[in-house]
Amino acid sequence: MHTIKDVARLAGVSPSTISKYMNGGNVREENVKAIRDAIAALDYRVNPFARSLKTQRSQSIGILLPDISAPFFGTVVTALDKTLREHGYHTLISCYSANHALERENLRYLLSTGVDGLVYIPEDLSAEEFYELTANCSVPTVQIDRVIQGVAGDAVLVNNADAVYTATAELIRRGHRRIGLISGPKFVSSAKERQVGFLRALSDHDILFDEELFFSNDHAFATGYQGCEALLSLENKPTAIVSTNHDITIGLVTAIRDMGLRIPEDLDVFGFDCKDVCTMMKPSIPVIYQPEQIIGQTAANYLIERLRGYNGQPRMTRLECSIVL
Amino acid sequence: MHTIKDVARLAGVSPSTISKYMNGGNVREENVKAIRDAIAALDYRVNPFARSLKTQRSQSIGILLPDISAPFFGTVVTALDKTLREHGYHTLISCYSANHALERENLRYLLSTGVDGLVYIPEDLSAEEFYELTANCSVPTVQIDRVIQGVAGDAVLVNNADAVYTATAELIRRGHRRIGLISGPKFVSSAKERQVGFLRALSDHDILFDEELFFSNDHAFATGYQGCEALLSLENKPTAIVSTNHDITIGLVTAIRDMGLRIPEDLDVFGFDCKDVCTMMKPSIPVIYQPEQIIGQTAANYLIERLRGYNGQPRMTRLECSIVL
DNA sequence: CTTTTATCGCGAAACGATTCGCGATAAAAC
DNA sequence: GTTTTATCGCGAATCGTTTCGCGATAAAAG
Repeated sequence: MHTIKDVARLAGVSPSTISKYMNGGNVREENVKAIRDAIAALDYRVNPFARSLKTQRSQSIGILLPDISAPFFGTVVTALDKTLREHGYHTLISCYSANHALERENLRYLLSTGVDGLVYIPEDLSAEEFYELTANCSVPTVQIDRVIQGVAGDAVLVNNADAVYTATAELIRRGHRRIGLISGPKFVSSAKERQVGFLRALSDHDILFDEELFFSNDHAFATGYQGCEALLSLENKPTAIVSTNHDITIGLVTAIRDMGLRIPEDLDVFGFDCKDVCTMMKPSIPVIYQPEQIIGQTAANYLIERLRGYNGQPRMTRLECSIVL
Repeated sequence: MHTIKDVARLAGVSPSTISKYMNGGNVREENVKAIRDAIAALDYRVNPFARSLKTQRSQSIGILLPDISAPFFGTVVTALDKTLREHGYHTLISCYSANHALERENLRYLLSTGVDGLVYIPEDLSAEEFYELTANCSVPTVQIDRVIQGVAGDAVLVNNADAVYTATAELIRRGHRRIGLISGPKFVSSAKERQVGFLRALSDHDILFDEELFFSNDHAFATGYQGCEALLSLENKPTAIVSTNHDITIGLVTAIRDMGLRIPEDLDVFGFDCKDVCTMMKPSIPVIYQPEQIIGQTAANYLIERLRGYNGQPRMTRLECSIVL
């Protein structure tokens, strides 16, 4: 491997001139040619470590999220990656597998690698912990999908409450009065908002909320499956169920099929996040669909503006979900 | 931000002692205490750039793949990330969106960031190009899911041919004689192998292969959808279709449903990669399922051994897929 | 032809860790 | 009490860039 000095020697100029050339500075035409030749001859590439040591920048963005294998996150990350890359940043992804200890550890680790910015999908971290961990790093952060209560920073969210409100209202319009909800963890802000939309729809239509019809656990397949079993073993069963994420929806539908029930005749369902699968069904299952790409793009743009020096108030976007009937 | 010198001054020892302490060397008990206190007092963290400059290691592994939003890749990457992290490495993910120019560019970029190793799911790169790009980096590489013809290196693959053979044979057992195949790009090694298994099953059962029944395009939903339309618009339609990846399967099933046909009465189907969705269907769709987690773990372990200095012949694992009926 | 102005190259000093060999100290052996 | 042995700390050099101010050269202005 060759260094900038080797190139300088071969090109007959000083190392600083090479550096200037590499970073887009003004260099005399004849030198440009000599430098270009020397670089090609030696197959020189800048040493990223040395550069970062001097500049204290890594041109990389950390993405901390629960689980990259969830299609929703996968698509968001793809969009993030694409947009960031277009601006010369690359992404460093860290999954904490919805494990709360790992969430802290990976955050610490990500920050310790010297990322220039952070995109964060939090699950179980308090504002104090967040500030403690990010103290003396001053890494601009954008929260996505959910937020930590009390953290002031840019955020890109969706209008969860309205989306679930619309879904629930649609089920009510179809004549349902006993509607179940299967939801993610209560301490996750997006899950909470989805619950709020559900409750508001019920009360707006003068339906009394029955605590029994609310099933909450983690964001997994099993939650959908077991939630379905639990709700249908009630004395006073629901006639429809609203799901609030991808895996829960798949689990829910699987349970229904395993019980030999038909959708929507025996039990009506509203899906979430799995548009392709829901529209594949016959008859198709109505579904709430988040603008995954736009979420990623918006977050990336927020971050890029901060990295360019924008220093205004925290901004928050709430994007609308679409409902596919 | 504080440096190692600040800590040294405060603890009353030399910077080299601090370095020793940080890296697990032997340090006298009384100094350990002083150093620990000093680090805590200053909230000192090592500067990753300076460390990497000196050691020429980044403790990070690049993952280059077509698309992180595909559930198969998502799960593989999750397993990779987990295993690598347990060994002190973190992952740097780069998607090239099945775009061939981007594949080269991102490979170049990933290498330029100084990753210590590479996990690569290639699509359209020749061995010459690969060697040219990786020359003078000497980055250990593990290929996953597919390989570039002519690249000698560790690889973790599945037994694609046998899996599709078994699936096709099962359809033949069910009485089908005209069976279609919808496949990814012909130049991708895994797609090729799947095709080989398909053809072998046909010939082993004395069924003449009809070129018309073979539809190949990219690995997308639309390929499954359009492939289905194309095959079913043939004069001599197939009575069953084998799919060869997740999105193609979803597209295929969607097309079938949109045409108002029933599975398996009107058209039998064999799915790929989407176990949850296929088993959710009623009646369930048989499906080929790859050991995603094990793929990730195996690849990570290969890489870790190389990074520890193992320098033997390239190794290749072929894992068996399971068939869920 | 001289003066002003702009352009660029140069050298040296960072950036913040790790490494290496030497020397000092303390414990163990005799 | 002296020698041997092991343990650890120290200082200086090094990794390969970028940056900054000064000086040199060339072009433009008078």
